[in-house]
Amino acid sequence: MRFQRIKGTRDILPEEIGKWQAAEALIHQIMTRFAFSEIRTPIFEETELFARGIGQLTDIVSKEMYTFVDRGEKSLTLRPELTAGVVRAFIENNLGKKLPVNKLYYISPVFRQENPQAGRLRQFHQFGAEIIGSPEPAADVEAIALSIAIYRAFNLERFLVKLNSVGDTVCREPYKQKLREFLRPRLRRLCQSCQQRFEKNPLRILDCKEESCRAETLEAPQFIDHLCDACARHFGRVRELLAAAGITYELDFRLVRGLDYYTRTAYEIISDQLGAQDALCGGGRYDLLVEELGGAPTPAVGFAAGMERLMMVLDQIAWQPAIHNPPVVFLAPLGPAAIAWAVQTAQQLRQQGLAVEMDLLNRGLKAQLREANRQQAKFTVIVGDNELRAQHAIVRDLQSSQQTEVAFNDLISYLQQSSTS
RNA sequence: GUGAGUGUAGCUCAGUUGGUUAGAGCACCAGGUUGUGGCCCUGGUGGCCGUGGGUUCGAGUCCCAUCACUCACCCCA
Repeated sequence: MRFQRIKGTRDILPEEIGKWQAAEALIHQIMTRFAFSEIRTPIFEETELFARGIGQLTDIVSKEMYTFVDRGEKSLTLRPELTAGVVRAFIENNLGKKLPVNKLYYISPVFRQENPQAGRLRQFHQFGAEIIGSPEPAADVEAIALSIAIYRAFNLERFLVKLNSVGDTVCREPYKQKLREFLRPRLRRLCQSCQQRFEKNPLRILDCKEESCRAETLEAPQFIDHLCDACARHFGRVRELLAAAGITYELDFRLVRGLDYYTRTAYEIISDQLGAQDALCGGGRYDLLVEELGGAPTPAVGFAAGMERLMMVLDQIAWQPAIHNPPVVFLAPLGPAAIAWAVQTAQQLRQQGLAVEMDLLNRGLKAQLREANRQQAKFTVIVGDNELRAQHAIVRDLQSSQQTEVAFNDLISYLQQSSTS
């Protein structure tokens, strides 16, 4: 019996971990530049949190969650996204009382039981940010600017920002009615799933991918023309501030966020360098969620982005992270006595902060030097019976092939000085 | 859940109308240097050809089933 990884999961191996670490470091850096603080919430929560937060009717909740019952017979779920958990933590820890605005970010694994394909896994990673406590258009723009700044930091140029407004409780139902009125005479020409969407969720018909449905909805009333006064003012101001920030975008009346909690601003960043799953990042305002989850009414805006999808486009633009940490010193002992010396010396050198590797296979000198070369060590320290007797080591510079005899007593300071020069 | 494609060495892949002991490159190991890496030369280790069944004198090759992976639909980051 050979075990294999669960469908839709991946191992991130040493050969690619440098890329992940570098990407995460850059994300941390940009998040910090925008004055966001990291938050880490549990990987699982009460099932009800997601059901209420994301929406019972969404596919995520109705068929994609990893839900199980623990020994106390409580229903738990591996988080399918992070906003609900962050908002739960915001409420539970009274963060709204500590600060007027909380700016939080995360880079974490999430879980959805979908069929895997390019850019879609069952365990994947999202990074994202939430601004909780500000109703201001400037907050919307800060979230959008942050997500763009991150992609720019990776030297990504080919992406498109799509923007829309999905209104609020005042104007959404009236708009849905207008949309239904427009669609009713065309209903039988729509695809089957759109016919089902008609009553429950007519907005979804707008982003149907069927060519025929798109043709039918081409002239449909657009939400941004039917916003209530408050939403229209908000959207107008968001657009002014985006212009002030020098952010270009495309209005897309078909853009409807998949999760129920969004209000007003909705946006998405897409790339033509991905497969069919072309969304790099999706976000928007969710002024109703905090209250929905039992907190005081609190406006919020944020986004979530797919880490693996970022990695996919980074591969395409050949983004090369600078992270590479070869050992500085490779200890090559020959024989049992020298191995004892090497174990002791490795301790001392590592305590001095040097990255030290030593052979663990009792190999011959030739094999050890090959290994040191493979690992791109700066120095190889060769010690055999001769050197033990003479109380000095042979320090070989792998690049120049120069060898120096260094007395054991001077070895640490010699390597420290040489490795920094 | 649905559809299509692909499963041969650690990796990338050849393998003729079915025909002997299944190959290459890279990687790994050893020798060429009795204690000296990279480059080069020589050699070597490593395969239940995804799994099970069937057809056949004979199956990596044909048929059926099954599993896995990939891509796509749906949905979403």
